[in-house]
Amino acid sequence: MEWQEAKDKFIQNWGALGTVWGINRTMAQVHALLMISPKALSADEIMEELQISRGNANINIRSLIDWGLVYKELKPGDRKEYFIGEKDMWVVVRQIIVHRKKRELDPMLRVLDEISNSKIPDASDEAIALNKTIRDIKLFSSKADSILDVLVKSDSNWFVGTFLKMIK
Amino acid sequence: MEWQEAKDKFIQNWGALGTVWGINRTMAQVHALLMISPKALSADEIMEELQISRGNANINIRSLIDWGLVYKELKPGDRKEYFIGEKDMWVVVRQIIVHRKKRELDPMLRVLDEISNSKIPDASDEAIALNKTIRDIKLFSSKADSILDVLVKSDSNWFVGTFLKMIK
DNA sequence: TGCAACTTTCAAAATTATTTGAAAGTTCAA
DNA sequence: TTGAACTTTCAAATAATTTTGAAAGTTGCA
Repeated sequence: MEWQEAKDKFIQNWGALGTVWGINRTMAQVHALLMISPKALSADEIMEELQISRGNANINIRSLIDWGLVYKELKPGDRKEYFIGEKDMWVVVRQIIVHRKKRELDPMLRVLDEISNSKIPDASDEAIALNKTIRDIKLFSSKADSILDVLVKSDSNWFVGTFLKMIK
Repeated sequence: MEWQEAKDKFIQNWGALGTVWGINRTMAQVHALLMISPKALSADEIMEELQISRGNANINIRSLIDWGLVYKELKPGDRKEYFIGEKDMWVVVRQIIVHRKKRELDPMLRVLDEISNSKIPDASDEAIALNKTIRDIKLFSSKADSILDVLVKSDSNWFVGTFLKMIK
């Protein structure tokens, strides 16, 4: 396989993976490109490489910075901005977890709290089932939450090492 | 809050959560409805409750059965099929993990294997960086994979109990 | 200040994903 | 067998998301 072919394949597939993860294709592709690029790239280089418009590049680069997966790099004597991708897989995954938790899990928990604070009376089988489901989800989520917190705060070696030892 | 309002809110929000999880809104809503329904519902009841078409209901019920989140229930002397939702949160989450892993992680790993088996020579900085990234992702994934396997095979109490003790 | 080099914005266009509903397919009791 | 009761399929319609590109905004140097 040619280097260029391998690179394209990697970028394409990372893009597809992004799609099912609720991250849009271009954002995932920009991320893939920067992850495998040893040097910082300018917006123009990214546009050229991925064949996307300036607006599209801009918006997705910005999201990636927001997610903590890409950093700006300024070169002295150059007004262009350059972008460098986070290379440490553990940090990448951790950032994705933090960001998605905030965006997805937290709003659901807020709704559950709102419902359960309003104390729907156990007046029918249906109401009992709803109340129970809500209790179960909250219980489960709070546990998942603690686990994610530890995960996020721990460093890669500690986590994987301890975990793998534990399950042996 | 009225029972009906709480129910709608729950279903709506579970649907929104589904969207960001790469599960379509209707599928997540059907799942929510069945999760909080103490009795099995027919396709017609689901259509009526969620205001969706027969085709849409059918396709999403089938996906849910496929994902192991909903079961068929046949009532003697009735030709209609009824559907009952998995109620155990741990099983729900476990099934989602298994299914998504198969659908998302595995294809990516196949591509990485394909690329790394073709042995791109370390002929340039770029090629070196790509090779390293691929190695890192594979390493990370194989660890994540073991962890997910344990998670999936373990039962809820064991996992959460042991984990929480460990991190104290 | 003025201007060139760059970045950001956003409405319209394009693309992608979902939903509908009617027709085809299946099943089973009589 | 037949036909009523039900389920499945799928092409077209609709809805949601993403992308474009041109115009507006910003920045810093001469």
